[in-house]
Amino acid sequence: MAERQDVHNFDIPVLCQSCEARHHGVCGALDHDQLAGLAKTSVKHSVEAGEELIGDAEAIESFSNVLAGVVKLTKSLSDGRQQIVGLQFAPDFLGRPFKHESAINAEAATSVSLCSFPKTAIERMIKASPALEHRLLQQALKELDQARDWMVTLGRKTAAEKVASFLLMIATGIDPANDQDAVSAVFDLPLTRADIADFLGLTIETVSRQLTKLRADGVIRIENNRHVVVDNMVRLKRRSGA
Amino acid sequence: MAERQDVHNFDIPVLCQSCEARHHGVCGALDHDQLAGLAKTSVKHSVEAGEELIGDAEAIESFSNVLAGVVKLTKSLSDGRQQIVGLQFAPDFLGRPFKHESAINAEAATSVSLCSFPKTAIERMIKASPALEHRLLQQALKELDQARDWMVTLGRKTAAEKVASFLLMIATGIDPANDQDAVSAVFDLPLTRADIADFLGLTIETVSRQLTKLRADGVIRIENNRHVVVDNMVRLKRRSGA
DNA sequence: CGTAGCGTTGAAGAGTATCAAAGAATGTGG
DNA sequence: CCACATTCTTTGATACTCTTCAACGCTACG
Repeated sequence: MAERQDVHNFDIPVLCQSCEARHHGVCGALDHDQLAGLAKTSVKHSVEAGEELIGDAEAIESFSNVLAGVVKLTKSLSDGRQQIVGLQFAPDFLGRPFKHESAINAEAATSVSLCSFPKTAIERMIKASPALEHRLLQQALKELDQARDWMVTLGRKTAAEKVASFLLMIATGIDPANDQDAVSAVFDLPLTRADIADFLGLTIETVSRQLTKLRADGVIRIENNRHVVVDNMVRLKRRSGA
Repeated sequence: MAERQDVHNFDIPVLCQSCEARHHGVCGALDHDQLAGLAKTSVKHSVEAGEELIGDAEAIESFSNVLAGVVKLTKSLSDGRQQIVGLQFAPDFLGRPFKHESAINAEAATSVSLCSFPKTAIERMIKASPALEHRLLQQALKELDQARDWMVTLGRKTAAEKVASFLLMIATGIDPANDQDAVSAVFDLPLTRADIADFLGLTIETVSRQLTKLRADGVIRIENNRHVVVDNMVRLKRRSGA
């Protein structure tokens, strides 16, 4: 078993051998030579929750694959009001190609593990590999679909529906095991109440009250503020406004 | 002059010769042969305001370039609440590649002129032309940036700021002549009050009241419900939250 | 003229934000 | 291991924004 793996992997960079991004992320678009080339300039590293990865109006110098943890993408108004405009889970690609300056902030929501490569390396590789550009297009379209779904939530749902929708999103997004049609789900919230509020366009207090209500109604159970148990996903879905 | 044009255009399909999409739209990525191939299967047509172009959960059979007018992309909840999740102006590309079913509705907001081609033609061309895929990626990223900007508006701005932001968006988006830093602007709203409300996540009445307030405060003038004059863009910007 | 669609205005009410305080959870140094 | 400080969360009272419901005005059109 181990031997056969070795045979197949003899020309795959050590860095990449156990990397999820190689299968489901953008790196899956690269052949062995390209992967080797990219691996030479790439670095794996970890950051703590709360650390900023990319600042608004900052020059973009690198791109990353999210290997573990959750990254939140935020935008702010001049007076400090903040909105989370995207959440990235492994193995999402983090970065905005073809722009010099970032229009958003990226911050580690949990402790995060990343594989980063310089902008130049990626852009060179994009030119060389249509397959890579295809992956990037797929990722961009996926994020666009998600953003548009979320616009409906932000614009048209009540606070109660927003919180239920958020729990559903996390339940299905954080662990592919909790798939679309699972009857129950158990997960840890990757965000604080403040982050959830920024994601939903609500205040901390309203989020808290809605969670309390869901708990009081027996739709969810919460332990240690973060750990959530949903026994009956259908009941939660009914509260999400669909 | 006319002769030289002819020389340059002798191999450009008649259909495409005066088309804006050939310069600024996705067709700009195609060489003469590819353009000729695509033009054979493409059709120009016009639709009236209110007509549906693509239905939610409908099979995607064609893609289009918007040549004139405004197309609104909407999503709805099961109880009828609706949210506009995107507006497309010429020469935007309309359609979601790599999906069998549409997740959104597309409807003509004004009378619209389109150039449509069958799904198969585009997908064949994407495979053949990395440059086309590159354009599609650029367009997807542009729409993603817009969607995220709008999420901040939906989630964190007040009704007054939302309406001001909308007017700014239309002023700069509808006519490139009203560019970013113009001092004044004149334009026709491409949307009804109901559409504006669906775009901003508000009710018709609130939109109307906020417009009235902007008018009362001398920030805008409105004629015939649709025609808007902004003498001082800075004043409008100050009310948009930014 | 009468009707239909779109927009405006007013009054009342619901939903969410704001302000304030207290209760958990987490970490720190004694 | 415990007292303490800090941060995060919950809960309550009040204020305000926006929605809802209702009526009316304007314009186009048969």
